[in-house]
Amino acid sequence: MGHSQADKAQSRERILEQAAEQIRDSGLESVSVGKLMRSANLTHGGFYGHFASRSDLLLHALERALDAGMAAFEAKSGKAPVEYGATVRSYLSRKHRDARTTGCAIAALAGDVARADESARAAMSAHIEAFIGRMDTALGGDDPDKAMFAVSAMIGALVVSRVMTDEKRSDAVLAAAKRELLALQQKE
Amino acid sequence: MGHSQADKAQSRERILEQAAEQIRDSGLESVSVGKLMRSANLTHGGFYGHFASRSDLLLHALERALDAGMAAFEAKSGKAPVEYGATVRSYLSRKHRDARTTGCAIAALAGDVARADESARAAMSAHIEAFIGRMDTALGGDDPDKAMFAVSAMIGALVVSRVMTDEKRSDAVLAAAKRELLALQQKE
DNA sequence: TGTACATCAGTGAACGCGCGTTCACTGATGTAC
DNA sequence: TGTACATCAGTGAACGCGCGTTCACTGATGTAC
Repeated sequence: MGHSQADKAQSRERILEQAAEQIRDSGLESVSVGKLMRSANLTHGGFYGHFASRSDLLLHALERALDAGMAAFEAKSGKAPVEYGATVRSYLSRKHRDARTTGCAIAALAGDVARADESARAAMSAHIEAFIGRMDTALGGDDPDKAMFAVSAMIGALVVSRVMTDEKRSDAVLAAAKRELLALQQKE
Repeated sequence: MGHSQADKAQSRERILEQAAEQIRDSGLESVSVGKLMRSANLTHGGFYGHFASRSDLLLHALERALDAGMAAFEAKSGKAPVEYGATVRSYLSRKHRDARTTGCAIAALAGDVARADESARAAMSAHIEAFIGRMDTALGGDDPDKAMFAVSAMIGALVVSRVMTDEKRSDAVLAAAKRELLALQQKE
């Protein structure tokens, strides 16, 4: 509730961070300006001092969520370059499945973004490409299609596992994908 | 606009069919009772003669969309039992990617349903299991995990391909998944 | 087969509500002298 | 360093709008005799 420039930057951070979590948990369309501002301890009127419109906020929140989801993965493998097996195991873990709010934003929002405007799709595309690039490097870089397949298969398995109501079957989807994708690495 | 019982059944059909298409195109939350009724050539007041509430309609529309998406696939392979290679090629075709409205409802709505209530998740789970079961049969039934992986990888590749803004890269995602999943069949 | 009446599919006005956005205002912050 | 003033972060009332849902009503349908 302060009035300094530093306070404003902090407010914007709080709004963005809240929105980035919320869209991963409940989808792009779940965000309402009033509730979002309340959850950031502000009143709705101030919103337009930070963002041009709701859809402007959504694009920034999407980018934030994509960055955060990716960062969560890098943290897990420390500062070392991405290791293929570790990434697959971590991505397809039950922990990641159950942590939609803080997990990979691609998996959480791909369906929403597929129907969204060009700019949202472009933002997510860039992150998908980055993910593929890193997996390609981890795989030795000799077959980029392999990395592309691994990324889309991981995303699919995570999304499907989050739909399944039977927890054992959900686990099985993750385990099956883990097995096949780890085998992919061994293959010539 | 008729008043007979047959007319009523037809109206319900029109409403459901419209809703099933719309949710695949624009998501579960995109449906508004007023617009939906207008697109079915009715007025909004009559809606509650057909469904208990908006969310009741959404569940029925989801089931309809899941059935329709599945049926579209069976039609393609005629009356013969599902053939693995043909299904993979058809599912991962550019045509399917570009036909969200009439295509597989699992791919179109998995993200939405993952955040929806138990009944929606259960309905989609059943369809995913049926899909896995058919692929398992097509693969010879010796390794159910393979079918489970194939299904989640197909869904992932389709969803990712629908996000990518660069059409060539989107095509490449489909092609890579096609290659790997067809190879999966050959493998011991 | 014809009539009288109950049923009920569909209509459209009305409701309360939450939404995104605007704007006049308040008062702390930051700056010019 | 102290004062006067411009800036601007945040407030909260107000707007028009579309939403889901209700309900009194209309008139065609279907049925009982």
